[in-house]
Amino acid sequence: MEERRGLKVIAERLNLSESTVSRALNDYRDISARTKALVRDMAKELDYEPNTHARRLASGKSDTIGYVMPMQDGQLTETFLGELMAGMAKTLAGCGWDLMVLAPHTPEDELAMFRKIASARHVSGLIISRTYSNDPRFRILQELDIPFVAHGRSSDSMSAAWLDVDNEAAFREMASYLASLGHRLIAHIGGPPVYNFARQRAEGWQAGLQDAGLELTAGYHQATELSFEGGEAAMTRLLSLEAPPTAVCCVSDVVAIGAMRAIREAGYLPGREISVIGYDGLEIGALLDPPLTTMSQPLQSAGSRLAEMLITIVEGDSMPADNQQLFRASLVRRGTANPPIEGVPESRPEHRQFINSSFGGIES
Amino acid sequence: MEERRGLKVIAERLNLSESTVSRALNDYRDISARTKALVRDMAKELDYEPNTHARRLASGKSDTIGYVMPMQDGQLTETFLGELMAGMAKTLAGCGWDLMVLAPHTPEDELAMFRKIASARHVSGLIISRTYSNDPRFRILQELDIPFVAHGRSSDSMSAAWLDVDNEAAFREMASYLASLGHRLIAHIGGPPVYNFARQRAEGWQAGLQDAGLELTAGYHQATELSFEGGEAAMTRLLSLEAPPTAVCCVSDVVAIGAMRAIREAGYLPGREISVIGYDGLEIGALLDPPLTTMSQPLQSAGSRLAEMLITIVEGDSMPADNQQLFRASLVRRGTANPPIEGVPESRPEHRQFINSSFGGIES
DNA sequence: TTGCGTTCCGAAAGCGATTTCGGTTGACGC
DNA sequence: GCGTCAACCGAAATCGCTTTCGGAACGCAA
Repeated sequence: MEERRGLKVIAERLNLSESTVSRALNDYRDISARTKALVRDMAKELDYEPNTHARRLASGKSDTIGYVMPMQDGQLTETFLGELMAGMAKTLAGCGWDLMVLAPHTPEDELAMFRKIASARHVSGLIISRTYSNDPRFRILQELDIPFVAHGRSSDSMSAAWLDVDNEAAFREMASYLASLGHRLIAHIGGPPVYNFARQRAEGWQAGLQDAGLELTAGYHQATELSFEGGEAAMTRLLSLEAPPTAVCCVSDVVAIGAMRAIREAGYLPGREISVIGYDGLEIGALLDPPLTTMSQPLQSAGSRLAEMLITIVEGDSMPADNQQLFRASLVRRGTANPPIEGVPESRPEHRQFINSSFGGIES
Repeated sequence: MEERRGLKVIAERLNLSESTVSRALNDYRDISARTKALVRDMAKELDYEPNTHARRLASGKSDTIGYVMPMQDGQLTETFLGELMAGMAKTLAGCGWDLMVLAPHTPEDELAMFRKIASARHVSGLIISRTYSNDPRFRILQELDIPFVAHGRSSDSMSAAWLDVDNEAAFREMASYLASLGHRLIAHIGGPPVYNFARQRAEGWQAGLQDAGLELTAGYHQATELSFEGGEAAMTRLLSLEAPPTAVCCVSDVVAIGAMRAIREAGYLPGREISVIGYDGLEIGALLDPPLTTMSQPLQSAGSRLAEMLITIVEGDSMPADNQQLFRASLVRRGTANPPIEGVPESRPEHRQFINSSFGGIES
């Protein structure tokens, strides 16, 4: 009387065998159209949902992929995780797949997770992010034979699948843009070179300088932590140079905001005496005074695409051709990138007064 | 020769039955200590990992909980999702549980997900967040008999499990603090009252006023969107009042930053002529000029606790006693809350000049 | 009628664990 | 020497679905 669950019920009701019902629901071709319709209707009527575990056990597939959160050294300032994961989860759900979150504490912990997945196979693919310049995970995952796609490249990523923003192009554009505004003293506050994107962005910046026929000035590349404090300290160092820059390309918005602070404290006005461009497109940058010019990258769509790529890799047995994709970041012109002001950086005023009004509109 | 996987291998090697091995690994008491040791050693030697799906199918448990992401109306500014989820994932992993992410587009979509979970049962519990004042999900989930714990309360949450920040106490403290600094004209920029936390925070603000013996001034409660623009617009409205406030309690940091902008544009200096306090403890607030005073709430630990609560609910059959928990937010004193300046708000200067130096240290 | 192909469905063998239910031992008391 | 009771372990049934394999039924040409 109370045999609720299962494929069995719907089989009995229709006087069919379980196997027929299963194949009907999975749209096998050796089931007649009439039977299929019958089965589907009955399934709907009974609110049938297949038991996920049974299905996965029998089929050997897990229909689940995992997202490896970047390990946070301290707190995690990653504002974008939410959006990225939302993008992934949505497209995955569209295909009936699940998204699982992995948050390792340490590299060892991460390795243990990988191993477990490799043997338990309850997750059929991984998405990793925050790739390092030399990222052992590429090798490890390949050795463990775990399908994955990386959000970001690495020196070891030639033969792997990845999706990345064209960091180099972005920073090249950034530097070129500043040069086109008339700047000739353009510095770069970069991130820790262990991160691959930090390296790429620095290279992009250099390329941009070359395009504009500018020389590399000693001390114009300051590497620092990806934090406010890091940006502040790096900018302070730049300001103490003999010829301080009139413009700075920052590896991230957070760093840029730190730099702006340092600029203020030194008595200059960011965006006027010294232009600043950030990277990430953080909403909050628009609210600063002056609002931070930045490069924004697509996030939801990146997450979505990452998921798609991984699914095709997991499903297909051979690596697809388009397994390496480059997204473009786009310049968001706000208030901190303007033509240089003649001679001002030399004057170095100790205490300056100015109207603290919005600078929106200065930029063309 | 190549029978790799499974409990079977280790059973054969040890000349034991599969069932014994299983029970040994699961620490059943009817297995001798010696056998257990043997089995464990062999398991380790073979790098044995039980097949998750088989285990879950047989045991009927799923060892997985789902986190329902807040639906984003437009973009999701939720900076905290990452931290919250990291907190959850870590404690779950500690117990061998998995965290799955659900990102519904619409309420209907969300309902469909709930239904599916209710019948497929491949997720044994849910964590929901961003609760509404009248949140139908409490009823729905109870009807569907899905164990869950909410991050935030609701009018329907009496009989449910939840973890929330004491919004009322936080805003009461906020208002009291401003009053203790000497403010008597304290306004509130609140969020959409559909969100339960918005309502609670407004009530807390009122309570704080009462504590200080202050009256409710008409128009001092402005509800708005949870965005920069919302905060800006609301503050503009407050400034156009006959007696504009000298201090504002904002429902969130983002709103507070918008308000600061409006204050600036009106020619005042936030934190000097008009004090502002936000809520969330966003890192970036510290980098503003002046740095935003705020209330910060614990996130990683909240996520961790949420996970713990849900596990005990899922495991135990009866609702535990401590299934409703209140965390406290704590005041982070930075630069935007200071004693009022005599008579200044009346003067309304159109263009003012001032030193744009940091205000750190003004606050006691 | 025989033979050969389709078309459609049922029986049954897994998938890899968990868990119930007995059945052997050995010790121990009388 | 025998009954009893622990202490341990094995056999076998599930869990709910997938998938292979083969068989029945039917149509059609020879």
